[in-house]
Amino acid sequence: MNVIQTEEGILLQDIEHFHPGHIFECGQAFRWNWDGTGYTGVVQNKVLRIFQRGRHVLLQDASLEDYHILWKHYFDLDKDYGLIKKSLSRDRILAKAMEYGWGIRILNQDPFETLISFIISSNNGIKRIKGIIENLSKRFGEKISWKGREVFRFPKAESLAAASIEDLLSCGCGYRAPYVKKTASMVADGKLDLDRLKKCQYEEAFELLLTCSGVGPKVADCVLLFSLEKGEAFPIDVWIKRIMVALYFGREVSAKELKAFAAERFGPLAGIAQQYLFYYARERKIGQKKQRDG
DNA sequence: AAACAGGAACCAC
DNA sequence: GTGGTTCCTGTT
Repeated sequence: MNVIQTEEGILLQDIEHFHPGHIFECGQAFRWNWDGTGYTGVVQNKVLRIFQRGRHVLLQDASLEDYHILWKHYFDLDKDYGLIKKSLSRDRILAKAMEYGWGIRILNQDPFETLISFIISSNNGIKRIKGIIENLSKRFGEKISWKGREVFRFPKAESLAAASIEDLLSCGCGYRAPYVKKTASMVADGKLDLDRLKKCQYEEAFELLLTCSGVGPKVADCVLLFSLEKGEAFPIDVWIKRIMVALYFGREVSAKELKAFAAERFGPLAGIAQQYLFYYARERKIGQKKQRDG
């Protein structure tokens, strides 16, 4: 891959293992929206439009400086996905899954945003999750002017900690409103140091995350995988459970058994394996109760 | 319009 | 530590 600056922005020339659609539609991020030609997203204080251009990817209007201090890490461009795929392709099922979702990457997102987003995700579908996060950002996040439009950052911990339950309810949080407020307070008060979790081992970070209100095993694993660089995290929700039952087990299994299976079979690559399987199964409609039209 | 989808809290045991 | 029930709201 070559990184070159053009009049349009940063062009990632001949980039491999990268496809915006795969990256943003596998359930790891909630603030990227498809508009027919590209995706637009809000990350920290930046708004980015990203396009696939044949073998290249364009980060529209991005500067070289932003690429180096933000996007490179955000899109996990230091990691060798060729190597990851080579290792995982010994598993025949994953080999197929990786053919489908060849452009998936695990994003390195902001830990606080990821924590709150996945608390909201519990007992919710992606569409509604996105709506709630947008509402929270509009109400409690800082405004960014972008191309004459108003866009809002994801709120700071302090802002959500100070929010009233009533306001959180009006954003659509439902019964998760107190979870959001309590967990935001823990972060704002320094009782939970998210930066420190990055340096912790998986197990310790997992246990610490479970002390947050609204955070159980699934949410903790999502935060660990999508924002704290813990590749061994294997989030188990109803979807991945159905998929694994359909593709690997052929019988009902407990979450505990699934987690052990993933750890043994995929080890430190369990998280990325999960993403490939999730995307593949959703595209192929494997393991779903009802078949939807596409 | 009643039923359903979706993780974690909470309370029994 | 396991099992059953409840939480909220948009969709069908």
